[in-house]
Amino acid sequence: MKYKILENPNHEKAYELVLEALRKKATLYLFASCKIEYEGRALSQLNWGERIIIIKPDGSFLVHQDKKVEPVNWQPPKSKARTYLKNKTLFLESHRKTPKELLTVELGEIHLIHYANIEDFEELEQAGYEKDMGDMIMKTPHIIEEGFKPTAREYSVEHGFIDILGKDKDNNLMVLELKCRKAGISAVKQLKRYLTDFEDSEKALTEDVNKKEIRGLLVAPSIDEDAKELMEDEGIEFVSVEPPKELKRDKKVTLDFF
Amino acid sequence: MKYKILENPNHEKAYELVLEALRKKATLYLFASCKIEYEGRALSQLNWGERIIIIKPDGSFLVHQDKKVEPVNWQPPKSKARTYLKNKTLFLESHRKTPKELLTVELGEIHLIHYANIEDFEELEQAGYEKDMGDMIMKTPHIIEEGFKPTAREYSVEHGFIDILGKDKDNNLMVLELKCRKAGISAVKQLKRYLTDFEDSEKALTEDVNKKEIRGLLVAPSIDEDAKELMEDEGIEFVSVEPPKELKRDKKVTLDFF
DNA sequence: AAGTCCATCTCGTAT
DNA sequence: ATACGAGGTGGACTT
Repeated sequence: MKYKILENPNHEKAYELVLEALRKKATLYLFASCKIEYEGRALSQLNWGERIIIIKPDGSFLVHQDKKVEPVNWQPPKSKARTYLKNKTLFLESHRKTPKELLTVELGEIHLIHYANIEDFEELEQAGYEKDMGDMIMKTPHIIEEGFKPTAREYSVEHGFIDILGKDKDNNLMVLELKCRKAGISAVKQLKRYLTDFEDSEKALTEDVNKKEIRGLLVAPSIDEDAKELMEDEGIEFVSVEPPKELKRDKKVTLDFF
Repeated sequence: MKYKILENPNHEKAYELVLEALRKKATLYLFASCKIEYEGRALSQLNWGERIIIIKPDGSFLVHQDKKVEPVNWQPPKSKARTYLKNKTLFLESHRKTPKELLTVELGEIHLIHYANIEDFEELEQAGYEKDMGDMIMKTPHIIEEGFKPTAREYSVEHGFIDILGKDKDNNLMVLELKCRKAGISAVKQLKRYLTDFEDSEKALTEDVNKKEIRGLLVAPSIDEDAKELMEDEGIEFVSVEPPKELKRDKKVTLDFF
């Protein structure tokens, strides 16, 4: 059986179905009036109102009001859900350790319960990330400039990691900071810190006075006006690069599934 | 009528119900096989699989897989949802401008559609935030140390805001950085930046050589081991304070609602 | 509208 | 288990 539905069940009937859903590791959906308490990383309570409750087989527990993208209360994956009747009232509970958290839902009028073993074997494919931008630059370094040769990625310095390290055609060192969206002042500051870190470590390694210049490049699709000013003051260069917005595999639409 | 349900509808019937739900500004729930494309701040596609789709009256649009707390695809509040049939296939779409984003859901087998006008007039009451911690310290400053007098809150400096500024019993300036959870290395760095900013601005204001010491205090329930080391190197002090975990109003449980 | 910062951030990944 | 950083962060608040 694909799924089960109960409309306007009493709490005893609802209890049975919830128990069944949890045992079967199904995804459970309730539309009901409820009252919620949470104690753990913070502390909260939510008085009676109608909400959507979802318990997923991985332990994720969501309570949604009729507003916002974020759940009003939730528990993360691997939380343990249980249900019980107390004085003929149905409760849902979800707890986890490390950190210790407990979510308690007291149910009122239950309009709809529904559970199903969801069949979904697909994962989201996406593009446009900083990583994709890095991949692209490593593969086609000339988009930065003619003669650019990347030498390292995620190069560790004191305050973090330099996204890409490389050399220009004159063998000057280049420190690249990538942003997949409009770069702000913080990106410039970050790059400046990395440059300082890198210069310091270079100094420690080579006392060679005859050393090459170190160029700082901010690589992003665009840049804030004030970030631009700061950048120019700091002698940092800007290269406009759009993050690659192609999906790795352009999968065919297959309707075989249903 | 509180809600409407359709089980295993064909796409034409489903289309009518979805249209009705959107027109009535109801909360819509679908359990169905679908294929999803998103283009906007990033680009993504998700091939055929069964998912839970929720469209809220505020325009929020959620697609949940059977894992994770986060939706696999979504649109924020104020997005505009529409539905249409193309070649007898049902589509759901949600778009918004600034930034331009479009989410397109192509439906396959629809197991369940359900909509309702949710009645919920409650808001989450919570405690345990950084703000509550600040409130507590402003009200009972002695929990920091004997003789501590807060003088300003959210004091603006170059790189941000100092959470609480004050003076100790010897009139030395104190810069407090609050964290409502375990403080990491980033909190120490942040406080260090604020201290530098503050010292610079003080220097600019008063060339008085005879000026008082400036103490940096990290205030948090606990601290990472490496953050502690960095803190000691930087001459920053640590004060352990638990965020207050009491709710403002301890509302009575009222079962009047149902 | 754009910027800033907090969050029960979540989630991935490396240690 | 913990630490660290990215995110279509979301969401509240300020400018």
